[in-house]
Amino acid sequence: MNEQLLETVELEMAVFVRRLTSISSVKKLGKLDRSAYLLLHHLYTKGSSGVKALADEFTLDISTVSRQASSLEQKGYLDKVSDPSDGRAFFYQITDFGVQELIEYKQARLNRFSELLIDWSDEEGEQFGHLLKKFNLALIEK
Amino acid sequence: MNEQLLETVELEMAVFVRRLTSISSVKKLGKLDRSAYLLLHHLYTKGSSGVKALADEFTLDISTVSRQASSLEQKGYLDKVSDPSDGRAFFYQITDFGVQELIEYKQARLNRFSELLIDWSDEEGEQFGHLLKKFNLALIEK
DNA sequence: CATTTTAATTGTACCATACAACTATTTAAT
DNA sequence: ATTAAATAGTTGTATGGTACAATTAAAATG
Repeated sequence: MNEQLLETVELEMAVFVRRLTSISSVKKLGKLDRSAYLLLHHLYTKGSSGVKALADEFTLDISTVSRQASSLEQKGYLDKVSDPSDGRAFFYQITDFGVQELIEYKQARLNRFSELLIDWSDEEGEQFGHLLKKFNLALIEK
Repeated sequence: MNEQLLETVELEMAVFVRRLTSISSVKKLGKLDRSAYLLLHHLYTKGSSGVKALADEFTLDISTVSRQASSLEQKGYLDKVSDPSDGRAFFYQITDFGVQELIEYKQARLNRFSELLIDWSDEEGEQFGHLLKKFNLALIEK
């Protein structure tokens, strides 16, 4: 990729993160925040797991995930169950209430995105999804 | 854009922000951080300005920019000069040292991105830059 | 057993941001 | 010209998101 393109991507990405960071603290879409959303989403689609596994999956520090999960448990979105085969370990399991909030929040996000992307073609959407995915993967691997 | 594509973009974007947030706090590319980079970049390419104008430009709260600028002044990257035509106002101006650090940091970012995007075609790079730009614009407007 | 590794939590610290209260000025209104 | 309103900026406080280091308790290793 040539230098000019690289510079554009590099700069726009910094702007992008700033805007999304800013948005998430001001225009809350519902009761959840981004980290909660991703955590619940994972537990919902991939099943229960402990903070170690979640931290590995997300490439976050265990302490970060531990706090996030514990906060979600506090709010009734998660149940914390002991791992019968390991006295140190726990599973976090999404509750019915958690599922309900997850779905509601996801819908709010989709609504917001469909406003933002209202004039985007299917082709652009497809490209953007693909490129984001590819970039996210590169971030893990490299 | 159809629902399926929307969902992909929506989810990948959440992941994307998480990863980039995480990276910036762990693998520092140099002496600057993202907010400093964008601030210096703006002052360098668009010339001196006050915190109000910067905050408007960036769609951030004035207090946020005020603190960022003051921290950069502290480090010698910016000079704070009084606006002769308005006793309340100031201009922040990038110093030679600031320019030097900006350029160095930008180069480190470019190096990092070129690693990440090493196997990307020009076409993909062009698309990604374009789509990020378009999305960033939508975030301001909508 | 004794040691080391592992899962999780908690204390502390940093970046990024916003809102609210405040000061000092400038501008507008009467 | 005086008063009232708007504006530029700072500072206090709060929240989200993250990491690193120290600690606890249990498990695995030897």
